[in-house]
Amino acid sequence: MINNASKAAQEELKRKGYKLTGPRIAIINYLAESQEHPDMQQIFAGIRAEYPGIGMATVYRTLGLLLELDILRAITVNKNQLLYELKKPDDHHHHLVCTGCSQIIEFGSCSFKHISSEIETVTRYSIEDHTLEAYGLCPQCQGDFQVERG
Amino acid sequence: MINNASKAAQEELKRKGYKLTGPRIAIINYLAESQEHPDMQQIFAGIRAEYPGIGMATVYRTLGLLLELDILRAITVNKNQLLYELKKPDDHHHHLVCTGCSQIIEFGSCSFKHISSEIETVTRYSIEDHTLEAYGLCPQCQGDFQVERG
DNA sequence: GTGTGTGCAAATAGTTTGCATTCGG
DNA sequence: CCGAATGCAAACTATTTGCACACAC
Repeated sequence: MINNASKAAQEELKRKGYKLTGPRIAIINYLAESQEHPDMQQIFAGIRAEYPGIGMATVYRTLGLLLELDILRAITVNKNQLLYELKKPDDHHHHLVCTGCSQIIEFGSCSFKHISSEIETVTRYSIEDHTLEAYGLCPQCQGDFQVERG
Repeated sequence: MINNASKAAQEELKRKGYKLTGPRIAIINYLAESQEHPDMQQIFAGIRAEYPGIGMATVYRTLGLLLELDILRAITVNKNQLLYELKKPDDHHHHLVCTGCSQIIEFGSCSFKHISSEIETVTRYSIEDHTLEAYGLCPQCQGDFQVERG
């Protein structure tokens, strides 16, 4: 059960009629414990540590299921890297990716809602969602960069 | 030479010491003429029409080169679809993707600069860049949706 | 018990690389 | 000419699928 996020995800799975199997619990626990934003390889490796018999196909299928059920969110950084995070209720945040060490932190400020209606008026689209990722150097890498230059 | 965007890209290649070959010109012309935001498959298919002998590897290598030289921009939509567009000078825009028909239009309003310094203060990151994509229904698909519901 | 879920391996898709040949400058 | 660029095929990586078996309910 590990923590609240894990518990909520497991209950949601069950509520929607899916079986709570060993592999699924292991995957959900891994995601719930993970403080970073792991990619597929990290998830697979991390789960293997606790559940050695698991196969890649199961991880792919389970992540796909969790995404479909809106339990999991996928974000894309650096054009082609897919990362995952369990959804939390009412948590609208975006990601700030360090271009030096790839560390990712979350930020809550999002000004998109301020211009959303303007864009709707101009374009006549009805906007449902958006993604926003920012890139820059973290404090540590700013320091390293100073050192490199001497 | 086709148009200004093509001309500018070709000159930039030459200026940086790369050869202006048939395949490269065909790829640049295709990108410069393209009004939509094509993906790799569309680019390859489109160029084959004009330059039948071209190989996939050349397209991959050329797109990689143009990205590296900052002549081309890649955007990611729907988590895992990579689309390309030639860069134009001083053109800061983002993309609005129709969740019905996948049509993409550009919008110029971007409120990120308003919160950028706030995020820098809070996080101590130095922000260099950002991506923003919005999703919603285009006017046409909003109509179709009404019809479907009767 | 029953049918969903799993692991494995094979199939598929997407991208990169090695190398002989071609071609732009 | 000469070296960079190309086309082809093979290699490599990532993801999906088919199927016999296992396990949650």
